[in-house]
Amino acid sequence: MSTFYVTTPIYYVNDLPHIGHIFTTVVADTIARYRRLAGDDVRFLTGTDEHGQKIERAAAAQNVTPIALADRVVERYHQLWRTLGITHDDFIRTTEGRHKAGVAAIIARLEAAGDLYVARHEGWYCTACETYYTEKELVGDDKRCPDHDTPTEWKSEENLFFRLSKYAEPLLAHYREHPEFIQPDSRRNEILAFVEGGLKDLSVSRSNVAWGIPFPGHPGHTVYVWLDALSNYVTALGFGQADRALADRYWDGGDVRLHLVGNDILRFHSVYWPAFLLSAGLPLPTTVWAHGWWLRDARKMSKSSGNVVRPDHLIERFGADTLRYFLLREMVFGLDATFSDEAFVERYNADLANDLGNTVSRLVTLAKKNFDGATPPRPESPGPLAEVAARSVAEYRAAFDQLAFSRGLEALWRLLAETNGRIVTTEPWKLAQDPARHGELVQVLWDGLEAVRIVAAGLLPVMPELAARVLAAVGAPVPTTLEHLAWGGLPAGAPLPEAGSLFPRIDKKAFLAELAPAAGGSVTEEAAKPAESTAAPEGVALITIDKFFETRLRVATVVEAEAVPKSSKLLKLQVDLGDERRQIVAGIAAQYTPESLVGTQVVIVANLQPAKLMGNESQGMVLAASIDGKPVLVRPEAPVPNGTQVR
RNA sequence: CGCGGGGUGGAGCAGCCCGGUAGCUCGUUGGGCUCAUAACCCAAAGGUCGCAGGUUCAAAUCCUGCCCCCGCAACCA
Repeated sequence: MSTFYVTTPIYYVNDLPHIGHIFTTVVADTIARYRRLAGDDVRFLTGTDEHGQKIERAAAAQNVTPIALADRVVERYHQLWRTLGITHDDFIRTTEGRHKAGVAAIIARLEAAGDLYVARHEGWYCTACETYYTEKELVGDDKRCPDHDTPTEWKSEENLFFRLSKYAEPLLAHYREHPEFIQPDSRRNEILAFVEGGLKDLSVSRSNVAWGIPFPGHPGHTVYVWLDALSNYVTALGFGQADRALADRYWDGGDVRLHLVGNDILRFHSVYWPAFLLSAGLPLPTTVWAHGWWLRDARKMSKSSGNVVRPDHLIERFGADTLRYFLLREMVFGLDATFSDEAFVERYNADLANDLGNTVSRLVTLAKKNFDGATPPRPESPGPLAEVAARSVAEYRAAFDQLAFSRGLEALWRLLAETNGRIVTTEPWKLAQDPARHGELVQVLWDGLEAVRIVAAGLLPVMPELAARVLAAVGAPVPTTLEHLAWGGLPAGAPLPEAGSLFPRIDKKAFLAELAPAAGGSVTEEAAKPAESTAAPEGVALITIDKFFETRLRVATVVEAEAVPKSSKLLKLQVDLGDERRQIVAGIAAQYTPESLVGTQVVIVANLQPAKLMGNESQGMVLAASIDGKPVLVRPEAPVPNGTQVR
């Protein structure tokens, strides 16, 4: 028996779970269930990442301790995984003692390998990202963080460094020897190019982050969050602890060690993590599998862009299994996919209601009517569907072995289509009226039910609950191994229960209308951001008229306009203020061409501190209304002399 | 030369790694069936597979160049 270790990333507890977390976890669960049916000795791990300054601050802002905050979010994850039927064997939290002990043990190994050293680390530091930036990465004269747009601080600290540079060559060698190490290939190439460019040593301690694992032997330092977090994959197995039976079984001596990750954290998993493992003298994962993004309106779904799908209502209304099916069917291996309520309904109606549900329904009705409420007797020989089924199952297995779920599901659906075709061509409702053709009737119905049984068995890893209900509906037991995908498993004369409608059709219009009031359906525009709502958007403070007049607004005519090279948003304008000329750089290139602006009047802020944008000095700012980030220029309603004040 | 993804019938997408009749879902049209969840089955219309070269007996698929779209990053003062 092979061992099969599959992990999700551990999720950072500053965010509530959304579709991205759900997807990765559902995929992992489907793999785990599938491998168990295939007879593997499976271990499935998920968990949470709980250290770091972000958590510390979020907790402070809410006036709770970091661990209390983490506890709260962790509870949400537990609930959600329960709802979704996730069958993880373990859930690790980086704040647990076993994890901390494991991390210490790993650090001891790195130390013993001579891969840690102390050095001074200086630079512009953003506390929000816990990262140093180079001068040229920073924004504006006050050196703000490119991510957060908040000021960075000059920091100089003694840090521990890991000799990552030493591992560039060994890593490259490993990538080349094991093409399957990073999947899919497009991602592999990306990492290959990155490492070929050389690796710099990595700072692995922080002296200003209290909420973390104390760095052994270096008081005042805590372990860098990624070294902390990545280690979970082995600490959860008992590495560095008294009982390391699991680690021996699934890691050191394991056959498959699969990490599922999103593209955004692939580098950590395919470069840093294996480097740590090499240094520690531990085996590397066999595969790091990076899946694509769920997009909404062609934008990556993330908290910061504020369009997060939290499909709670879909789960409530249609159950977890339906969502699981949708996620696995809709996304193609390694590529991005789009999430929409409309696609969800269409997929559900077409695949589950029309194809699967309806097929079950028609077969069961026919069988009940003609065989005393039970499955037909077993025909003497397999009918034509048997061969189709064998082909479908082979494709399904090949696809699932490669984690190509959408392809595997398609293969099952081909069998369903074929089954429906058989029903129409053989017309069992007519056969039933002719006692002489009873044998044919037996064949058609038994074959049809058997085909459905096989489809349902194949669906077990994807929709455990609903697949089991389909199996019950056709009078079949729930299979315990993939062997049961072979033709012939349907019991003869088994009573058929009153199943009802397993997959009632959704009225699309009504459904979408029902969602509409919920502002954007499954998209939560501003997802619950516990700590970060700093400024109260309600009630903008009133200012005095004097205060307003501190802003000098004046009308100017654009005399020259040109695009800023290499910039997609910026236009460089020369404007005439009557008494002077100014250069203004404006972020309106997406909406306005330079030609359309020359000779027209705009309103500018005349007493704004100059700034340089992409190397161009801007001496003012053009006023524009902003809708969805798209500017619409504010202009005088009739021509006025240049320099006229606006008030 | 910042990084990456994509351009395939009306819409959304597979296929591309491992060249050889271009497939799926939805939609449209016509027909069939009435066992079934207004479902199911058959047929038809609809594609220069972004463009141009190249390799090959053969290219959606491999190579080269170009165009366009989209994320991320850099800029929206």
